[in-house]
Amino acid sequence: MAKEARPGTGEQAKQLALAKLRQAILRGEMAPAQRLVENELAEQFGVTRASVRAALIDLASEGLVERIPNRGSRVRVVTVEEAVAITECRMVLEGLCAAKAAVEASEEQLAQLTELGEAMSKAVADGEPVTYSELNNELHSRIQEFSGQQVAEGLLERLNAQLVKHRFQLALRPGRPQRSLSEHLAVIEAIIARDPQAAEAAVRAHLGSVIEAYRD
Amino acid sequence: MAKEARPGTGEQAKQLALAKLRQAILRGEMAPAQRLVENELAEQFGVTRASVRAALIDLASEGLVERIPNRGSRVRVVTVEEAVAITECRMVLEGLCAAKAAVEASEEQLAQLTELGEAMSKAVADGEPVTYSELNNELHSRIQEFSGQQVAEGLLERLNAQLVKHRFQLALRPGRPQRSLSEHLAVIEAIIARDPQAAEAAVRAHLGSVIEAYRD
DNA sequence: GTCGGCAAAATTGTTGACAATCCTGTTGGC
DNA sequence: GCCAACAGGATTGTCAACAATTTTGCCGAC
Repeated sequence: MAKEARPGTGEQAKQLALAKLRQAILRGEMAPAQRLVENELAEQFGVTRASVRAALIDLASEGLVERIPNRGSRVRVVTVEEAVAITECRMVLEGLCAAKAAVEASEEQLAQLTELGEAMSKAVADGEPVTYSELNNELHSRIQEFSGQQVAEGLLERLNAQLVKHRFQLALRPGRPQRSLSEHLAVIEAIIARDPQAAEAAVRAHLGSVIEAYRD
Repeated sequence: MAKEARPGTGEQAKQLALAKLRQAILRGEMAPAQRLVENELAEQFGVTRASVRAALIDLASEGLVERIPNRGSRVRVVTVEEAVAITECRMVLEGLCAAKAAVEASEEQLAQLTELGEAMSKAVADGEPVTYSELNNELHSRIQEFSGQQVAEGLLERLNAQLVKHRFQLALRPGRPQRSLSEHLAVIEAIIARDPQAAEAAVRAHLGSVIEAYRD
């Protein structure tokens, strides 16, 4: 699943359409619940309708768009309840990754985590929520990578794609980075200490607080 | 050749192809790593190639088939390592569901679980591994359903589809049902006791033993 | 004035044909 | 005899046109 989506290389028409559409949706250029008419998209992206169609099927299985038979496609809106449910799944899956990472990661990789933690602290101290948000994503990705759990990684990639909007909004909330930071540092610390149970607990605590934040 | 239009059904061709293909793969009618040629499938199922194509894209995102650009589709073979990784994900996700079910389930639903547990005990006592395996699936499904966690349910559905073969093999292993049974009963007991932490721990213990069993 | 049905427009689903790509077996040169 | 280039066949990717379905605007009946 999740064939590589590299917008840079010259790929097939369908994959190009897929990349463009995904990018447009993730950037929020498509209004929530906006109708996605195959003909319009085909003209807009300079590909044929069949390619757009295939791309839409792919995106539907990723949960980014909703397809109703004979009635067309729309960008899927993620309600707050869904965001909470998704984050609950993230909670356990990232917990698994963190626990495995605490056991599997190399010393070099642990050093990378330490570095990331320092960069995040600096971003918060400097009051740069966007940079912090990016480092945040980076940290989560790295933990997944270091865990070697590719199945969980794939599932999380899909889940996160549905949350981009909510996550971004959350990062801009005043006071949120400070709290988030300390939770993240706790995760890093537990992994470096090679304590899988503590790492899992720390991740859960963190995402638990994210869930609380969503519920406003 | 006998492309009967089936006037009564009116089902969509793609979804029909998808259902047939999935069924064929799940039943093991397709040899492992067998090449899936779009033309052959189209003729075999009495639909057009485009429909088969769409179905294959869907199945690829479900992880049942593997699609290589310009080179076709094959049924994906799940190695033992992958089966373990998948089960690790099931472990945490079903743990989440069990914990939520322990809180959310109605009294009536708890009664259903009790019933299921008794049926499973009987199946083991009667030495009917197939019946037991079916009840086993039923139990897992019910717990997911009772949890109300639709996101996790969707993820698990996808993961389980990839494991059907391994799960079935496991069920037929001598001595396995006995051990499995006691673990399942522990899960049921914890949920009925409305103890989410114990329920999660019991599910994890169970799937942990499944992982051990896979590693032979 | 409102409701039910009807026809036209818009949109998706499907089809068959065409082009691009990849694998295979063969041939020619060294 | 072995390796590289080359045709041949097979398979996927793409395209434009056609059919089926749904939605929408409209008209007439009550």
